[in-house]
Amino acid sequence: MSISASPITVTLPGGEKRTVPAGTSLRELLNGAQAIAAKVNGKVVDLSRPITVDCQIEPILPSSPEGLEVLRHSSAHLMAQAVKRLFPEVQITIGPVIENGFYYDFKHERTFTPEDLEQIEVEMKKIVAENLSVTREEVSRADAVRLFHDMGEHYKAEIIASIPADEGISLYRQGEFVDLCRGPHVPSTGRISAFKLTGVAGAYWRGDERNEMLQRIYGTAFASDKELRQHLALLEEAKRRDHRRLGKELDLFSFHPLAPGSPFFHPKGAFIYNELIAYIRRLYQRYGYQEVVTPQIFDVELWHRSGHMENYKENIFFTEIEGRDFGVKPMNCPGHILLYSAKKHSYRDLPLRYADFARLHRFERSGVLSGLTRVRSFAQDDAHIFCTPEHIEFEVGGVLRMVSEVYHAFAFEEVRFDLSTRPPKRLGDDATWDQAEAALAAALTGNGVTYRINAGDGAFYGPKIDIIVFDALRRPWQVATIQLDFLLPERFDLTYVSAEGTEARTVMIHRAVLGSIERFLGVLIEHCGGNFPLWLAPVQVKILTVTDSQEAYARKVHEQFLRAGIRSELDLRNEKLGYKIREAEVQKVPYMIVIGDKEVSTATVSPRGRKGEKIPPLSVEEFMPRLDAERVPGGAP
RNA sequence: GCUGGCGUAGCUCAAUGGCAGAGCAACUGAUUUGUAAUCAGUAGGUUGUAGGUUCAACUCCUAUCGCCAGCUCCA
Repeated sequence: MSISASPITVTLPGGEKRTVPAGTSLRELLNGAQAIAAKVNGKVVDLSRPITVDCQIEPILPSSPEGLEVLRHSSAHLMAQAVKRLFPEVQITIGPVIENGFYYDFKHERTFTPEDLEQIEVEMKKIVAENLSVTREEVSRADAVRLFHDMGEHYKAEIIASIPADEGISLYRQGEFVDLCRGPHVPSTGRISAFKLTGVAGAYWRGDERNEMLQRIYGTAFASDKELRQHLALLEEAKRRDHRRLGKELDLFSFHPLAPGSPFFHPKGAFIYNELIAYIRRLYQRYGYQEVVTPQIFDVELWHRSGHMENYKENIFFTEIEGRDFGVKPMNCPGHILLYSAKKHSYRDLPLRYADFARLHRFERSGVLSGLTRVRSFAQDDAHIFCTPEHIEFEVGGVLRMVSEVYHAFAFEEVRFDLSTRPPKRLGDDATWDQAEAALAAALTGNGVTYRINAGDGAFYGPKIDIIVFDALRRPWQVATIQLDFLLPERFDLTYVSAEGTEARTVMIHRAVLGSIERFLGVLIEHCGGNFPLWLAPVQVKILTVTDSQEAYARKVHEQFLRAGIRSELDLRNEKLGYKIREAEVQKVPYMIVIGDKEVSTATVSPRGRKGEKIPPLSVEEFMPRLDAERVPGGAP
């Protein structure tokens, strides 16, 4: 179709069709709208883009997901322009949009300071006030390289060289600033207003640690100041809920420099830790698991046979004794395999579901350790299902049902399923992987689960289903996992005797529901902000007396709670009630039980919830049903 | 592991080359108190560790350990 002035038909957002001359710009067609870009036949483009063929168009508003992306991408350019104005010697590299914001990497001799960031923000505001129009131009590869080379932007020239030959090269200009970019962008810098630079960090050129280190500045941008403020408030809330901070404040766990990445659980933290395990144990009975206890340290021979020496060596702690090399287990699977091989199995025995809460150790590079979410020493609610190929779909379905029960009990509203496929570094042949991936996909579909494909992210021995939960602040966490494995059974020659009396290859399913207990606890702390549901709260009720004279009665009530299985604590100290309440409040105790002369004389208690709710005086017997309803997993909040 | 920042009392933080301090917590005493902090006093330190510079180091330098933000890795 030629680009003449022949009329073309444009379908507007309302469905209205208009006939306009070819070459009409989107800006004219979407006049008056607050659009910062537009979608033409589903593709996001600049407003200045002329229309040359019949199409359907719709405006992109700054607050839409696509609009935010454009806005943030343009903010990255805005920041780069400000940086170039303030530090002309800096070279620009790349500046993409990321979740919740953007960044731009610069080559700079020194690091940027917080004061630099403030200055850059001020300069950005100036450029916004200048309202420079942002224009796109397409250039030849040679011209682009020459342009950036002449400007001394060698990284940009290098990027052009890596763009596929069949792809056009476009530049975006705003005032004196020009950047290589695919776009699209806002029509002018004045359209960006709500932004904030949030941090600075080192980053490798092209993300490769062998390359030189660049300076990365992070920022975020929103359609309005209000949304920006809300986002910053969310970050503040996340800081308040940080499990490392709450872990210290609530006396749950700590770390010591002599055992980096290895948490010490204090009595209250250990209580919750053990309660999580106890909960899973109770479910195991119903879901048909058998718990086993297996060794911690194995001759490296085992890790050679399992393939861990080939694929996981850099994460294993090794030790040598009597001239023999041992590896501390980073996973339970090889141990469970030895256990399975201890006797001959019939198809009638299967499926066998071996559960193990053993401590695992994985060496993690010092720079990656973080609170409870990335540790070197941890336990999982791990289990391995040994079954026949026919069992796979049912077994995976069973795990999916358990996952859904557990996450419901912890009030995680949203759960996502990812099917992670073969990674580059793996054992086994492609045919086996094809089979395993297809089996997992069938199990998901067969159980009515919708999922996404996460290509290349499987374990080295098999594909897996990763289960991602979203916490109260809508942050994603990978917790549960289901991994299908045809390879370790092969390597260890795991068999069962089939109904036909022949030896058949066993199938293994690796699965964890909470995943690492440490990590899960960290996530849970942040999810509930330290306000544990009653069944997990280390102290469920705290009895607060108004004066000494209620001591005897308070002790009696305390006994009553203890006998009913309620975790009760007494605060008989000679302090004002307000002081005791504040302390219990700070410790996030679910119920404070106030006892004064009134309560003694009427044989009642006055409970107070940790959110401040007052419950009128009632007897312990009358209060108990409320506690009972709440102290079961998934019970009333 | 890499880049940068940080490391002072149990916790949160002061002290920029010249006497290591505050609030909270702890302990002692007074106060007998009604829904988020009563008052007074006492004690608490090899300033992460090891070296160095200096008349003098929390402060400057080197190394090292740990933590934090990222990167890379991992899941």
